[in-house]
Amino acid sequence: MDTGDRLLTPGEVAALFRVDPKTVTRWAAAGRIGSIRTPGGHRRFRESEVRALLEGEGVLDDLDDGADNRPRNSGPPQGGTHGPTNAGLH
Amino acid sequence: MDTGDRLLTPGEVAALFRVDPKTVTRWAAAGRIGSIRTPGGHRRFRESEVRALLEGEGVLDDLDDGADNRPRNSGPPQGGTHGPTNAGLH
DNA sequence: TGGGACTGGGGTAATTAGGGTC
DNA sequence: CATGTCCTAATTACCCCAGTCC
Repeated sequence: MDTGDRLLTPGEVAALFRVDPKTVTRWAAAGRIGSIRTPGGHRRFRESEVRALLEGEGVLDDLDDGADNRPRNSGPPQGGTHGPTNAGLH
Repeated sequence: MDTGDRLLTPGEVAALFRVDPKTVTRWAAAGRIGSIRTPGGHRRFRESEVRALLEGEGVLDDLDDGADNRPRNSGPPQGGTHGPTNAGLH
């Protein structure tokens, strides 16, 4: 499957994360995200990596204290247990 | 269709709920609200989820023209609205 | 070739995260 | 138990300019 050969521009990634394009550049400079440089020096990011970061936060942290009283919703939307939290963005 | 896939900053959510940004962070830390972390560690919230929490999704909501209508419903977070908000729930 | 729009780098202010306490 | 406020450290946002991409 296409893991995402699509390259996104800093502006695209910034819009996805709701941050400033400069911030995305800083992530690349910090090595937090893979970046492909163009001959001119501009950066390009892989959509697969960006999406992994967006959904990768799915910590699903469930400290099963047992005493919790969180009523489980009787309607699991997606069968995916720990699948993508988002059904699909634009 | 802007169901609200936009991401909001803690300050935005705090302003919407009229609470302190710190409180919003606690909600995210408690798992009561979905949160997306940026590579830098900052949190971003989905407007769809925030809006669902604000409107109450039309459940257990009565006509209360009183100015003070603080939803103390800390239980039913998301009833599977449009979907994106179904993170850790146990 | 010319142009518009975006990007990169540096620097500074604002916001956020985390812990501790009331 | 939940919320607001205190602190410090880290991250992010907006300013400038020049260069690059399409």
